[in-house]
Amino acid sequence: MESEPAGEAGVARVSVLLPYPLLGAFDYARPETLALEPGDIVLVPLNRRAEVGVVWDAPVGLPPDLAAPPSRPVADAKLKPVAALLDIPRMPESLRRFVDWVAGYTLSPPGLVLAMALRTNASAPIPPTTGWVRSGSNSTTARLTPARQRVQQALVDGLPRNTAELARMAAVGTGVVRSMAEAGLLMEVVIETPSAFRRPDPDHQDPVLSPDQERTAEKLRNLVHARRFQAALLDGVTGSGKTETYLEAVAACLAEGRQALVLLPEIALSAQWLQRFVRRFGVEPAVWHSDLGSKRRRITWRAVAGGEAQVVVGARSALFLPFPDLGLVIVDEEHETAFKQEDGVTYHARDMAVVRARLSAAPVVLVSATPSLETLANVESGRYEHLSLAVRHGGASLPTVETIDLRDHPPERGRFLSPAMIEAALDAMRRGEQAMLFLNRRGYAPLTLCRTCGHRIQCPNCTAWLVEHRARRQLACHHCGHTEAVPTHCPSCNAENSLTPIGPGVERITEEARETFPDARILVMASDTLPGPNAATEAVRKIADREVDLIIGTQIVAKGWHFPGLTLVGVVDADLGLAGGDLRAAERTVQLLHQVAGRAGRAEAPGRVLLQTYNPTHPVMQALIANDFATFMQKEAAQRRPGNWPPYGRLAALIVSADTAEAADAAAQALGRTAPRGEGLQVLGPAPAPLAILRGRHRRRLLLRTRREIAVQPILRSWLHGLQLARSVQVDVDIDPVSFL
DNA sequence: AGCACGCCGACT
DNA sequence: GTCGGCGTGCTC
Repeated sequence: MESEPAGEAGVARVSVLLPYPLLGAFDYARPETLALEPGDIVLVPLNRRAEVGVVWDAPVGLPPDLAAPPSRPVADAKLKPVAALLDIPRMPESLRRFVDWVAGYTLSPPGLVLAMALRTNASAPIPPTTGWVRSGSNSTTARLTPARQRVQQALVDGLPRNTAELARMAAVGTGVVRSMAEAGLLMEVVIETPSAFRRPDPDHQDPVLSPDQERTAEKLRNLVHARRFQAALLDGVTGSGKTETYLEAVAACLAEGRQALVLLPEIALSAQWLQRFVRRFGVEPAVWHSDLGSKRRRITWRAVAGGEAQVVVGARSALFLPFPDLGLVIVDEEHETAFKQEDGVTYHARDMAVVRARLSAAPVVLVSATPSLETLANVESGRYEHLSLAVRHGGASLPTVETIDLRDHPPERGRFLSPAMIEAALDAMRRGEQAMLFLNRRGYAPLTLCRTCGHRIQCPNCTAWLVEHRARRQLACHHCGHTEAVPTHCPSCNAENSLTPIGPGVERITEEARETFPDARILVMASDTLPGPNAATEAVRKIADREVDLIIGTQIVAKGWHFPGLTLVGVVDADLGLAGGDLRAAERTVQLLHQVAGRAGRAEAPGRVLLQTYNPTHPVMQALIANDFATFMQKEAAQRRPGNWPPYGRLAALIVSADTAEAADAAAQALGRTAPRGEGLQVLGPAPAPLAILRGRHRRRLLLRTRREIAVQPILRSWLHGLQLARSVQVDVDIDPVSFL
């Protein structure tokens, strides 16, 4: 509703969306001196403060399902004028429509979604980068100490340097630099913003592609050249060169002069991906993730808005960058659950990437060796194109996968590695190759039990056991962050020396490995032992340079790394992900274990994968042994189809949380009583959530399941509308839930 | 999200 | 008699 005159007074109104969880856009008076258009970023008064907002237009083309009910207009007399138009590129229409879409789909206030698109604090000025040069004036009376002379010497080439760098070069403290500046010996100059977003060169390196890859690359290029929306699945076994292939689509996009976005599930661990990009295009792409420094964020955001950043690689939040001309979206490892945002606005970045591409008239390519059932269903129905890479690149063969039946080959008492596993690891290391032990559980032991009274140590805030972290001498809750010292006496019966760790975590496997393989050089990779991307990069370098014989790790080791010397992967507990009544437990376990298995034998040496299990005949183990995911996924589909489970139906979760169990129960039962009824629609619950208490809040869950052609949003909207809830009660809506905790 | 308004406990 | 606790409600 831009600059639309309204009322007898003829006040020109503009609708402005503010990045706060207010309900909708607010109307402001447009001063005659300001010409405003949708997307303009403005300063408006709100509650006697000035706030940044975006001139909004009515949601165009939003399906009625997703549109919020209209709010009544505010009287002319209440309107305040727009204070200023900011000198920032206008927010493109495709992003505005995307914000509307995400808000409608997730049932979030549009302002909350807008906040994700403005999280850069885009309006703040970017402080200039400055550096020191020698002062032009020689007529200073300041003393020239040896330290000061070294500083001058470091600047003899006339290039400006920042304080830290200069101090390091001259081997002086930063205080010397500061005092020299005060004495007039140094002059501060503005350094031009480094050309961080140089144009990637599609011809930097001619890609070396196999015929299979080249055929697929050509199809991808055609998708890009068509300049319209199309979703495609690129599926190929690990090591088939999917990345090299889709980088050709990126090259085509560069040739079209449009921008490309590549989403990775964990951008912090993307060092090897960046290297490949640089090899292909000669420069680094713009990188976007949530813990970018604030200055870097602003520079990147503006470079995207201005079109200088042509390729962005990022985490899910990169979907909300203001691309003026997005021509390609890639979602790598599309099956990863890390793409699901669980707090604040809950959205699935893979699905929203498809929406983003459609609103930008661009193709989207979902990439995986083990595609999600959601994506496979879209291929089957013809909505998505299917491209596949069938062979491993460079002649490497697939690893062989075998199970170790723990009932027949049990580990020694108090141990977790079967003799067969130990022998295989020793074999690999004797040949000078590397071995990996995978266990997706941090810490020493997941449960501490009292042998005297059977007491299990629980988190005081959550329905969860505390996990022992022996190195830190702590028990920790992996859900709320609570920690306490490991007690010496049982908190229940006060028995001494009676507490026993039950079950393994990576720390405990490491302890066992140090005793079992005393000569092996061991490296542990877990999210808490590798703080930050640099540590991960360094760990990967050590592995690549053969400074390590045995790698022990959690999920983090599964992430697309390329370890040429690794030939044995041992999965300590292949059954781990299968417990619990999670809809996708089996699918996720196959995906994770296949990805871990893919780390083995990528160079000349063939790889071997061993799965320790009590369930060797389980379909998950059979699929991994036979390397046959198509059959496995068909069986999964057959199980989900009859009950309208996703992807053959729609699911939304309501999580009721309250300070007390009584309040939670009351609210959940009230929701149950007013639950919608109808053909093709079912409400399950309320039931206590698996994590019945989380961070001290009592939780209940309800599930709404509908046939695929029935949208859940309008049903939820009318269900929740006007529901009277106690103050302490909160109801969170999770559309397409991934986690069932 | 801020930030005020508002009605009940320990201080100068 | 005030300062201040954060519960509730509004912001065009």
